[in-house]
Amino acid sequence: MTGVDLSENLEDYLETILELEKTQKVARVKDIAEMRGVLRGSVTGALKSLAEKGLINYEPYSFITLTRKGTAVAGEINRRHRVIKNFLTHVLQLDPQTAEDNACRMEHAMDRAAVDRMVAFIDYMDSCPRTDASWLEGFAKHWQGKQENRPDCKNCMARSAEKHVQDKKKL
Amino acid sequence: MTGVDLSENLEDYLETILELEKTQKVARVKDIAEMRGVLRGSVTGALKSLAEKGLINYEPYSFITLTRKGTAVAGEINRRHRVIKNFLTHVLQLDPQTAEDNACRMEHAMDRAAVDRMVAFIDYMDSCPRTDASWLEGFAKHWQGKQENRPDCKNCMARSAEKHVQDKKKL
DNA sequence: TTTATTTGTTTGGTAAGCCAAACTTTATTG
DNA sequence: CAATAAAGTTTGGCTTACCAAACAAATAAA
Repeated sequence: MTGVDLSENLEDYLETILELEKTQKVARVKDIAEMRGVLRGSVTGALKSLAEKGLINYEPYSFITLTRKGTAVAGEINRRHRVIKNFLTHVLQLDPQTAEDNACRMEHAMDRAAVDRMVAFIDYMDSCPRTDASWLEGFAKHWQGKQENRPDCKNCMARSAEKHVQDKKKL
Repeated sequence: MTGVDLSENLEDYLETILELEKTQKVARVKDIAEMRGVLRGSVTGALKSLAEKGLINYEPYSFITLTRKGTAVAGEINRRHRVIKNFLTHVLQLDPQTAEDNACRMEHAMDRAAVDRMVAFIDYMDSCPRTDASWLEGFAKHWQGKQENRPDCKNCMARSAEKHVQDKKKL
């Protein structure tokens, strides 16, 4: 889509720079190094690669900003990250740290088609009364091993259906 | 868990060897090279690493088999792959090729906690009549952009609830 | 059983990433 | 405005992976 193919590493650098731009206006080598857990020397090398690919504005000893293209690519990566983390925390109900760790790796593994479908899935869940909050609570009990013995599925569904009807009236 | 940490590459080699063992009884360098899309020389290097880590039985010019430990690790990787591919095809409804491609990368990105939770999620979906076949059909329509205008949610859910009750009687 | 062919290994070279440490530039502060 | 500190860069060396091509061993064919 964006027509750039980056190693996982450079994707991470780009994402880091985007974050720093958002919080500090500009990215500095020292901060990038700290956030990525590498030494400053390693950052310089990465910056040269990103600059060559036209993704950042980089002059030695100066601060770093994303180019228009770099912003687009970083935004795309960031979107993948957010979608995946959202799925992991709200659907799979993983704790925030586990979700974050997995999202950081999965964002490099999932392509656009997969992420887009994930978005559609979350969207569908949100729109369908079958998969409402009570269904998610049921899933929580399920993975916690606290599921009910003889669930009254008919009533359970009727309640959600009724609630849905009521909620629609309120709009 | 298995107490081994491997690069993505070595994980892939191990998985390939497991597959060859299953289909051909033993793995040969040539086949590994073909399946992984690398030259034979590259395989020899990888095999030495795996042998050093005690994951394969390897003597130069001889065939390759997994050790007990190697079988365990390869099985774990393979399980991740199957779970993820199953999710991508049956839940997200991605086409087989896209699902396979994404699973091949995601299997290195997701840890045990995430995969286990994914298993629980699929399991929950299977057990709950809300997320039955008709719900999945609804999702198909949703991502295909063919969703209904004014869905009759109450009836839709009542139908699934009733079907569930009937299905239970048959057992 | 010799000779070919296939299969497997070795060697030398490249590229991405990292670190450690020397060095240079910029910023701070006395 | 110096002197010091902090930030950034460079260099050399290491690791993992790959390829290409020369080489060795094993298998198949003549």
